[in-house]
Parts: sequence; structure tokens; C-alpha cells
Amino acid sequence: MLNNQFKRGELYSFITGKASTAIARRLQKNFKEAGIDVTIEQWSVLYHLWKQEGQSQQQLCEGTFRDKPSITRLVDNLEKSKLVKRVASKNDRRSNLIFLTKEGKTLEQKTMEVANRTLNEALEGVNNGQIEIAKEVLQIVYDNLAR
Amino acid sequence: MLNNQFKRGELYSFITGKASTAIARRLQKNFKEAGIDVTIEQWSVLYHLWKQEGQSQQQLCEGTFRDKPSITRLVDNLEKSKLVKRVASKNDRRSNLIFLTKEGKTLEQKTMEVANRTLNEALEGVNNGQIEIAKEVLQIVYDNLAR
DNA sequence: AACATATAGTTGTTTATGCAACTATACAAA
DNA sequence: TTTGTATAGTTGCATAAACAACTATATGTT
Repeated sequence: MLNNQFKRGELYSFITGKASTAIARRLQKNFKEAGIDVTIEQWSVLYHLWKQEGQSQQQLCEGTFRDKPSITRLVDNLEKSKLVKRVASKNDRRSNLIFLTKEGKTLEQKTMEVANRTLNEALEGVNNGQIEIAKEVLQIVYDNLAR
Repeated sequence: MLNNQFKRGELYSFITGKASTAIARRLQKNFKEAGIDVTIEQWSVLYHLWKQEGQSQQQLCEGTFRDKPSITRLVDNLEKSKLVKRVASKNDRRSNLIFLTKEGKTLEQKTMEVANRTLNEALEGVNNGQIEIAKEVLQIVYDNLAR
């Protein structure tokens, strides 16, 4: 039984994801120190828009693994900060397409630099083979549970 | 440079911790289906109290990797649900010691069963060697960044 | 066309986080 | 004893998540 592999403390740590909390906090701190005024959650939406602009909120839900109300409010706040704008779709009047403002676009390079630096801080002392395996495990966990 | 190990999508996934989000959601869902009415965050506090009752809020902060306001409010809500109670420390009148109620104690077995089951769902198809390495990596990340 | 159903997005409520400011108690040094 | 400082906990505010209920538009069936 897999059960036996998990002593209490380890199980707890695995579930509550202290490592990803730690990464998120450090990234937020590093953004702040670099004078970048976005939350990690807002950044994750921007991240998907940098890959492809003009996605619908529904597409952003799928990409960011968030539900619709969360995306509604993240887009609200990103609009308040003048980083994105909603444009009603012409094909389907139910749907909004989200575009980056000029300011939203310029944020990409600055934040990716900080994100890379943060990840290097996080992974100091971990070798490449270990990283590959960790990514595989996290991917399988995600595939097992998402939807 | 470590930088090169991370293509965009992978970096994003690693940082935003979709896997731990997925585990937390599934665990919450499984609690609900089992008729267990606690949040994952509340559960994480209870988890530490099952290991040792009578910890101060400060100790719970350290154990759960949460800040003081978070613990204040989690304990508030656990008290409302009659799962724990605050007892003023006699040695140090600044500090509260947190004790489990009878109902709080009885929750341990039920929730640990569900948590074990959830972890098995999550880790289906992952072998023990991979799990060990993933845990090591997450531990190193945490050690690199915490505090 | 009319109706049922599915999809896209919004809003309200509860719970939680992060940060700053605050109160109360403890402790250490003058 | 007084004064300064550290520690334990609380409160206020902004942001976000989960869930349910809602509106509006699209689509498929008869």
C-alpha cells in the first residue's frame, strides 16, 4: 500500500504545499522589491496573455486552473491597474477577449527576470535530474486530480 | 545557468503550484463528501494539535507556516466550530494555549483516512523512488526560502 | 419559430492570506 | 523603578478562492 510510504509529517507537508507557498511569497517579495506592483495571481493571468493575447476569460480559467469568478475578479483588478482591457467578442457576444495594454506588455520582461531569479533561489542545491523528476511527479499529480 | 532548464510553461507551473492546488481542492471535496465540515486550512491547524495539544498560537504559526493574523482567525473559526478552545497561559499572560475539544479529537481518525485516500489518488502511477525525490526537492525549496 | 439546454460571464457570501498598525505583557539595562 | 525593547496576539484593509445563484447569449431539437 502506498499509505505506508507516508509518515505523518511528510503527508502533511506534501498536501499543504509549503514549498509552493514559500515560492509564491518569495516571488511576491521580489516583485515588491523590484517596484513591480502586481500580485502573483494577477501575474499568472498576465503570463498566459503574454503567451497569447486576446484569450477569453474561459480560456484563462483553463490555463490558470482557476474558476470563473476568480478570473472575473482578477481581470477586474488588472483592468483597474490599467494592465489589460476587456473587448467584447464579435463572434460571440457572451464572451470577453482580454488584451494587454502597453503597460501590461512592458511588464513581461521585468517580471520574467524576477521570476527566473526567484526560481534559481528556490532550486539552489537541487540538481537537474532531481528537478526533472519533481516536475514529472507534480505533473502526474495534476493529471490525476484536475477535472 | 539553471535558467536554461526552465522553458516558460514549466517555470510557470512550478511556481504557481497547480499540483498542490489540485490536491487541496480534491481533499476539500473528499472531506465534504465524507460529511466533514472543516476547511483544509483549519485541518492543517488541527493536524498540528493532534501531534501535540496545548501549543501556543506562535508555535502554530511556525508549524503551519502561517503568519500571526492567519492563526488568530483560524483559531477564531475553529473555536466557533467548537473544535478547539483557547486557554490563557499561566506562565506568560500574553500567550494562548490551544486545546482540542472532544469533538476536535474525534475528527482525527476520520480526516486522516480521507487524507490518506486523497494522497493515494494523487500519487497513482508514481513510483516510490520518484516520490522520495519529489519530497526531497520540495524540502530543499522550502529550506531555501522559508524565513 | 419555440423551447430546452449549454456556455460565458457576474455577483454575493464565507473563508483565508499578506501587510501594517495596534494592545498587552515580558524582559533587560540604566 | 524607569525606560526601552522584544514578544504574543488582535484588528483593519485589500486581494483572492470556493461555491451557489444569477443574467445574457448561443445552440440544438422539434
